[in-house]
Amino acid sequence: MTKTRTLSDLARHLGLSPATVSRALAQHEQIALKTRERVAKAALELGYVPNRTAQALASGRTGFAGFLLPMRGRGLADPFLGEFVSALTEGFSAKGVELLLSAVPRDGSEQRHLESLITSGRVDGVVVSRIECADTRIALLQDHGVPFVAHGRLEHDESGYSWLDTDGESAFMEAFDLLYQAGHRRFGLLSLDDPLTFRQKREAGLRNAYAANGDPALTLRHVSCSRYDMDTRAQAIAGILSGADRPTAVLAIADGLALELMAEAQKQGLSVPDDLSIIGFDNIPAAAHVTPALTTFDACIADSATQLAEMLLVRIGAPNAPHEQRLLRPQLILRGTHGTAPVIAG
Amino acid sequence: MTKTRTLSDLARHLGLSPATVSRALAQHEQIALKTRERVAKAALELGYVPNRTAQALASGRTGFAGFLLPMRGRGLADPFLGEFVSALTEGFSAKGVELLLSAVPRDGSEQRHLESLITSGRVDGVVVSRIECADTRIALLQDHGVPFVAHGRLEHDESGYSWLDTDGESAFMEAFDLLYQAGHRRFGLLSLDDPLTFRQKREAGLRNAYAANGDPALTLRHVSCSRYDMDTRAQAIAGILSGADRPTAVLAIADGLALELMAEAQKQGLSVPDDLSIIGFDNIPAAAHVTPALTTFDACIADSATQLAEMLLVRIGAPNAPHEQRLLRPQLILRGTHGTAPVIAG
DNA sequence: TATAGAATTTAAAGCGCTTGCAATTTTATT
DNA sequence: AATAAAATTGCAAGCGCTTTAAATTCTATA
Repeated sequence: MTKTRTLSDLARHLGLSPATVSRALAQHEQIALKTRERVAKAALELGYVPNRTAQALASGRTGFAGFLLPMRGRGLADPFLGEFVSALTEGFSAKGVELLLSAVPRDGSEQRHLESLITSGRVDGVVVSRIECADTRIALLQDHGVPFVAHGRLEHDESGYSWLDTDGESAFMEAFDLLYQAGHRRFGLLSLDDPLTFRQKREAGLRNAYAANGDPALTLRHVSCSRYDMDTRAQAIAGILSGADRPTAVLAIADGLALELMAEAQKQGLSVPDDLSIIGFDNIPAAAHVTPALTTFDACIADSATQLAEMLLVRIGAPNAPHEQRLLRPQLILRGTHGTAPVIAG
Repeated sequence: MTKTRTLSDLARHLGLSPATVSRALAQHEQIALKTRERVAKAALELGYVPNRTAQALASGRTGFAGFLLPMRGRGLADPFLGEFVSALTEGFSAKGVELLLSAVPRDGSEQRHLESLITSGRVDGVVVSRIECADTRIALLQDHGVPFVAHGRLEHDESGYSWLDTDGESAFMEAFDLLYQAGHRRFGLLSLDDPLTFRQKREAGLRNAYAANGDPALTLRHVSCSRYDMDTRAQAIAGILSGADRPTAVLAIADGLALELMAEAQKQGLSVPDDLSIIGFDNIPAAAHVTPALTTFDACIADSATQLAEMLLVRIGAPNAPHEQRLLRPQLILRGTHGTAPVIAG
């Protein structure tokens, strides 16, 4: 049980005032270099480590960045959470900032929870993720004047705050074009009734590409389901696959759906990609292990997290710096679930 | 930009002393119930939220639990990190404790990093994971008298600290028995030259079961490789599969290896499980998606994390309480990679 | 050898809260 | 109505550090 030493202990030991020692350890130019060295040496010898809580209280800087973790039922964990949190933590560590994970219950207290996190002075800044089309958290954070960055963006307001997002719109346009070039005309969109903005953006991408193309032979069957309700998912998938005029190419808004669609299609005796092309989004780990492996977009989570950390550090350091918006172009991973359109009557 | 209110503001507003308000908010019995209610109401109205940094400094309790995240190269992320961290965070949240993630560089400064984390007073306790056979961190934490729990245990010392581990020893005994019952006599053990104790425990499990069995026809081919070096892994796998007397059943110390082994075996024209049975450990997500799906042990990470959080909270609340050790029995998930022994000449 | 100016150090006031102990107010008792 | 005992509340001293403004010590110049 080692005794903890305080700054005063160290100061007394050195015959200096606490003020000088504090400054010396912080490498203030005004302290003679010789003194700084002397202090550093003594600190090392005595095993002095500054109390971060006291530093935080005195300086107003906690050295923590907050991240809100929505509590989910067991097993519904985000497959990228580890990678994301890991990259965030590493990104912050360069500047000595650490990541504070706060569990937020899904009981409607999300807003209050966030507010208490920022007003309680636990963190210097926050990264908010899973931004919804009309997310009220953005305004809350703006009102409080807390440095923050958003992973994702509002549907209509893209300025006045810093955000980073993956460009799902371009991605889905790209996917459409790829499939169109491969001869597909009957398209399906398997989506979620999810308030998150990414859904809206991806859908818009396909819609826009579709509209811009103008081929009169084009057909688009759009179905949605709930992320958490297996029944609605099964129903949506059935909807996509029903009828002789079913789509020959389906864009799924998320890999999970794509995988379920593929499983059901195969169960019905359809060949993927010969009868049905599928392109997903996110590149979840399982996508590479199914047969055939899923063609999908890589969401580059780690890269996003690293950049988000960097962006937040900038905001913390310069709260009045202009806001920054970054759109990351997800990479299309060509694997085995896309192909040329089947030759069909009609 | 809402102005933050302090305890004194609230006290002044109420015509009370800060001391009383502080106690009232903490629900001290000595404060009249009527006063407590009055204070609570005013706090709500004024939007007062206590400054946690100040609380921490004054009370000596930060409300944070630390977790050290080893920095890994890109793509080497622990597939269970998200689940683990998520469950930890939730487990702590019941008592208002939050999780602090600290990135530790893999440059030999691990020990120093941990020491600074605990001496800097940032956390009330720590959970250390990936315990090695002779892990020096345990002694360090004991010396400092910091509340902590270990995920995993030392090879030889299992008392004097609180730990939770999965019972890899029993698991591998169980796997051996299952395969022996299925007629297998030529066993393989595909292991890692990893200092983590779990490796040692799992190996011991197989060794013990093997020794206890005593069947003279039994054979055991044991090869090891490095977790991070693809070449040694390929070499180890080649070693397992070489010769006419190659094992008919292999226990892999981790699913990643099991999957690589299976891929190589299939490439060589062997059928899994007809020619070769494979049992892994961990039940990583990919294990369910390969063909055939991998028979493996579920490491029940979320459950471990929940229990670890609970254990640490106990230690923080009662640092002198007796230490607690928990051994979780991993569940064998029977899937498609195990079967009866092939009929072989010899 | 003074002395202005630069270089270095320090005193002291917090940061916003908790808590031991003392002071005050209430209530109960005679 | 006086007083002891119980119930409430408040004073003041920290927790360990940072930081402003002021004091002190040096250095160079005249």
